[in-house]
Amino acid sequence: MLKAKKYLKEGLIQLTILLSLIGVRVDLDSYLSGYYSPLIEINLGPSSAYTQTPFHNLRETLDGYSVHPKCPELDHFFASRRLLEEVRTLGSPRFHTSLNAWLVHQVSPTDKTGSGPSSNSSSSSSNIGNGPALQGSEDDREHLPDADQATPEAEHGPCSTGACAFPKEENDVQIKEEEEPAPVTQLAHSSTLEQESLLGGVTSLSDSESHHPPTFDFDQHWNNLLSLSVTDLDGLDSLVEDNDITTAISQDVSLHDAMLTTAGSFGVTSGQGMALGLAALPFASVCNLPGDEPPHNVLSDCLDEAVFDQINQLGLEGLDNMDMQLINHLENVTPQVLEDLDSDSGLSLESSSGGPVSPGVSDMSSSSSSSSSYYEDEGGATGYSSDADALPLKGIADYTSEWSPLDHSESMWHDHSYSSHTFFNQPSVTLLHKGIKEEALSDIEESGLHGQQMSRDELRAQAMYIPFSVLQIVNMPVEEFLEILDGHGFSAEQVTLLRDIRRRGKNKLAAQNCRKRKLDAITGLQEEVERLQAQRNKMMREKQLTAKTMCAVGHQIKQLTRDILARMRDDSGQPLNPERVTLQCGANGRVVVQPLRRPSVSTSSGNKTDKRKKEKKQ
DNA sequence: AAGCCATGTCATCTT
DNA sequence: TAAAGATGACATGGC
Repeated sequence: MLKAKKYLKEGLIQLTILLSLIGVRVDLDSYLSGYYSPLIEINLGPSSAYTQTPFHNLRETLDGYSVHPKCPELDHFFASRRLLEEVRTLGSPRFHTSLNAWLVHQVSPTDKTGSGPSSNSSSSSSNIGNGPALQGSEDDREHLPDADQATPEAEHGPCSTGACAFPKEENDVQIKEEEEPAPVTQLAHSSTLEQESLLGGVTSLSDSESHHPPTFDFDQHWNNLLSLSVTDLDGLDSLVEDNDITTAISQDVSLHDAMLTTAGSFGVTSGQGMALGLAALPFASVCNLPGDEPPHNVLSDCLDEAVFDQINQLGLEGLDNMDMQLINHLENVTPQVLEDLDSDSGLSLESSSGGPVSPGVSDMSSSSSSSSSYYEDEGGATGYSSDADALPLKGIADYTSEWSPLDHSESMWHDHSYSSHTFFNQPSVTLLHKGIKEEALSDIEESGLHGQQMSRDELRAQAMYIPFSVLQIVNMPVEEFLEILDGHGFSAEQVTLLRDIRRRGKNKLAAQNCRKRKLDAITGLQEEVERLQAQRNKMMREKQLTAKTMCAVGHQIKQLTRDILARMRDDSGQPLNPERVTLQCGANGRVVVQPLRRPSVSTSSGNKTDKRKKEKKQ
C-alpha cells in the first residue's frame, strides 16, 4: 500500500516539477486543506467570513469544480487554478524535456535493456548548439533541459520530416520512447507526449503509431503488468524501485489540477498527464487495455474519477485510507464496469463521501450543464452531481431538469435548518413529470427521510412539490432563479415559497456573516485593549525607571557638590557651608558658587501657588 | 427553572 | 426598481 501511495505522490511531484521549471510555485496546500474544511468554527479570523459571493459565476470558469464558498482559502484555490491554466497554455517544451529525464529515472534497471540510460546518452549525444560540454554526465543531461537534444531522430520519428513543430526536446522524447523498452517509461513518455500534444497542439507525436515502435517489448511488459493481481502491487514496486524522488519537493499540488491537464484526451499510452505518472500503472495493468485505446478510454475515467477524486477528497493525509479504496476499485474494475464508466458517469464513490463533513468530491463530475455549475455552492467542495451521478433512481428515468436534487453539501449547511442528510440520498425530485414526481416523493418517504430532521423550508418545499433543494434555490443565480419562476409553471404559492426560501437562505448566510464580523470586531477590540494595556504597563515601567534614574543622578550631584564645596574656602579661608551655598553651572560652562535661596523665598512662591489654586477654585 | 449561547427569521435600511 | 447585503431585534432550542 505504501508503494501505491508512493506512486500517487510521485504524480504530485511531477506536477510540482513542471511548475517549478517555469518558475511558478503553485501552492495548493490551502486548497487541499481548505477543500475539506467543514467550517465548523465560526471564529476563524477575519478571512473566514461566510462570504456570499456568487461563486457560481466563478466556478463556471473552473471546469465545474466547486469549493465551498465559505472556504477562506477559496481565493488561493482560484489563483492556483489560474496559474495552472496559464501553465498549460504555455506549451513550453521545457516541460517535457525535463520531465522526460525524470521519468527515465523511474525505470528500474531490471526493466531496461542493455542500452539503458547509457544508450540513451549515446544516441542522443548530439547537442544542437550546446556542444559536448553538456554531455558530461547523465546527471548533467538529466538536469539540463537542452542537453538531451538528439539528432538521430531523423530516421525515427515523424519529426524527421521536418514538419514537426516541436522543438528539439520533442525529438528527444521520441528517441527515448523508442529506446526505452520499460513499460514504465513507455507510459511515462506517452504521458509526456500527450501532454505535449495538449500544450503544443502537435498531434503527430501523439499518434498511437508513433508511440509504439517497440511494440514487442511494450506488449511484453504490459502483459507482465496485466498478470499482476491487485494485491501484487508490490510487484510494481520493483518497477520504480529506483525512484529516489526527494521528499523535499513540495507536494502541495492538487491532483485534480493535474487530472484536468489531460482531461478529455487520453490514452493508455497517452497517459493521464504528469501528475498521473506511475500511479497509473496499477490501473493500467488491471484495466487490461490495449495500447491504442481511443482518447476517452476506460483508464481515463477510472483514474479521473476513482483515483484523483479520492485522493483529493482524502487529502494526502488520507492516502492510507485511499489505498484501500484504490485497491477496492482495482478489484472491482471489470471490462463491463469500465464500459459503463466510459459513459461520462464516472466512478461512483459514494462510499467515500458519506461523512457529514465529507465534501463528496467523488460525486463531482464533469458537468455538461453549463448553466448549472452553481449547484450546491454551499457544499463547497461537494460540487454537484451530474445527472448521471445524481440519479440513483428507482423507476425514475424521466427527468428533464439540469437541477440536481442531491444536496451533498447539506452537510456544510448549518444544522439548525438544513439537515445533513436530507437530500443526500434523496431520490430525484428534479422537475419530474407529474406522475413521476409523486413517485419520487413516495420514494422519499420510503427512504425514511421524514424520520430525519428537516428544516421548515425543506418540508415546505417538499409539501409544495418544489423540485429543487433549498440550497439550489438559494444559490442559483438570480437569472436562473427568475427563469425557473417564470418557466416552470409554478403556482403563485410555489413562487412565493421559492422566493421566501431564497430570501431566508440568503439572510441566514448574511446573519452568519454579520455575527462573524461582530465576533471578529469584538475579538479585535479585545486584542486592542490588551495591546494598549500592555503598552501602558510598559510606559509605566519606563516612567518608574526614569524616576529612579533621576533620583540617583540627583543624589550623585548633591554628593559631588558637597565634596567640591568641602574643598573650597571663602575669602576668609573658612570652608563653605554646603547648607548656605551651592554650585551652579552656567550657560558658558563655568561653575560658580551661589548662595542658596532662603526658605522664605520658597515659602513666598508656595504662597503664590496657593493663591493660584484658590483662584482656580473660585 | 433561569441564564447563556447559537441560530434562524423578520423588519428595515443600505448598497 | 429589484436583488442582495447588513444589522438590530426577537424567537427558539439546546446545554
